[in-house]
Amino acid sequence: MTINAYDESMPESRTVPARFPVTVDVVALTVADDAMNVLLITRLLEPFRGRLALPGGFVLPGEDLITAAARELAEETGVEHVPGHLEQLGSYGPKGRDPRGDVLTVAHLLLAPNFPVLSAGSDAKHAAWYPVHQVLDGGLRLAFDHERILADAVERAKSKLEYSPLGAVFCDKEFTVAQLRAVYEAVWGTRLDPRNFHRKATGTSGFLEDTGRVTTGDAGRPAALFRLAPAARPAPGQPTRAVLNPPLMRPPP
Amino acid sequence: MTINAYDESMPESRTVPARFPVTVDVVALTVADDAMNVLLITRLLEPFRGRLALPGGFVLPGEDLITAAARELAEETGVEHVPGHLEQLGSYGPKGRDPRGDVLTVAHLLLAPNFPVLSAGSDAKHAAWYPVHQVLDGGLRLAFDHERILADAVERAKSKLEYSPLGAVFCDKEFTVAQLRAVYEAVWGTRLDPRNFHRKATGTSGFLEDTGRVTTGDAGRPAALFRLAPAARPAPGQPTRAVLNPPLMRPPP
DNA sequence: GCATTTATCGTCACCTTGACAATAACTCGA
DNA sequence: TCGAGTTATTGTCAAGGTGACGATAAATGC
Repeated sequence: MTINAYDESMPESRTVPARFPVTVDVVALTVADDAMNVLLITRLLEPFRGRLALPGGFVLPGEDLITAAARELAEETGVEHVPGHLEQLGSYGPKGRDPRGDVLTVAHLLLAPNFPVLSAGSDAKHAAWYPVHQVLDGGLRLAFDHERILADAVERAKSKLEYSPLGAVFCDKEFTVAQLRAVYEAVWGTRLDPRNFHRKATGTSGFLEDTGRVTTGDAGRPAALFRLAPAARPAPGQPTRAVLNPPLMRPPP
Repeated sequence: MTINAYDESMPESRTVPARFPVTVDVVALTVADDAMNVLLITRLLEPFRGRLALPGGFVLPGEDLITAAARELAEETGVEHVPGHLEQLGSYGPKGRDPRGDVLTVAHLLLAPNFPVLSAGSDAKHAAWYPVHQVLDGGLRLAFDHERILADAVERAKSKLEYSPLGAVFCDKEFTVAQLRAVYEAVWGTRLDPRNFHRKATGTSGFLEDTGRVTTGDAGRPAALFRLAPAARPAPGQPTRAVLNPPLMRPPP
């Protein structure tokens, strides 16, 4: 295929279409220590040498966006399988993002339980978890427009918790209602009434599935262990339905 | 800037990054004749010559995505100013979308009142409104992966109505509650109780603003004219907050 | 044991919602 | 001019959801 093929056949353009480097970035969010954390790498080269940045890299020819995002995540963190829910967040650029020129990036959002990342030295990258608030408060500065992308990702994560059962993907396969509540409290930065949360979480049909087992060893009464119900489990790449909340203006059933 | 600049400075890649043609597509939706309509053009050249397609075109160097979408919309429909709410929908590709090779497209969603489009012959394109259901039912086939993009856009539009005040952008600047209700009924494909809808729409603070004026000349009792309240008015390019609905699991105020 | 901690169940007042009656205010045709 | 028809708007009421919070259950740790 030659570039001129576009010139001759595209009614939208009489000129050779511009081509852009396209990258994918992954905003991997997890909940640890009662706070939302994001996975960042340290840049070793210019531009933004020494600055923290989102993991990501160039899309290869013949590759899909989600595939590229999963590949870059694997390459830079060492995780073979996507450890949670991966979805497209949005695209940024191509203008004014990279001092070297126009680069379009397609940001992705990964919601996952805390997973181990490549320790410094095992690769050229230093990947580690950082509290999100340190970045949003301005204490940590990121490369490129990654602060804005992170801010958008956090907003998306917050509303995902309102409108979808995806809060559970921050938890392990089996979890207690209190652990799930801790996720909501960390992401939203608020406290929730344990009794009302319990009523809502267990009372929402199609959300939680009781495993019949309970926790042991912790202080206090043992808690029932739940898992995400099949209906609420996110299909890979698919949009997540809002199982949780009856919105205001709503189409009748 | 040379291509080799990436080779030397990007830790993510030791090779020359691939470059892709990047297009923007616009899914312009409107409500007319109690149905959702989409703006389509007829392709005059291969591939997909004679097939209907979403308006769109290549992103230019130094151009932002939203800017490109607005420009392509203007070029192919003749509208100078964006006639409604334009936001990014999502990106598709670059693999397997175009028989000529990898092309990444960033789809955009325009929600707007019915606006006049370029009549056939005034340009190389024939732009016209088509009922969305004709496409989704398979009666009309679109070029590339535009049917999938349209389906995603319709889904997005439906949930926008649930979670945001954007239903009003389908109406004129001043509108009646019944006109607004007709939008909801058309987008959702259902009937809504006029009395309950009226209560909800007028009772939601920060949504509608009474102009003090009423309709005249129509059959039946004159209806009060409203406009979208300033708080609910969409900021250009900004994400729309959910003013309308109290979701299930919700952060306390 | 007993205090402490955490989980879970209940209660109650208030609000929202859906179904639907009733009234208001216009147009239109006889 | 006078209904008849049509559309808009205000109410009413029962059912269900929600927030605040009391009470109980069942473990741990001393």
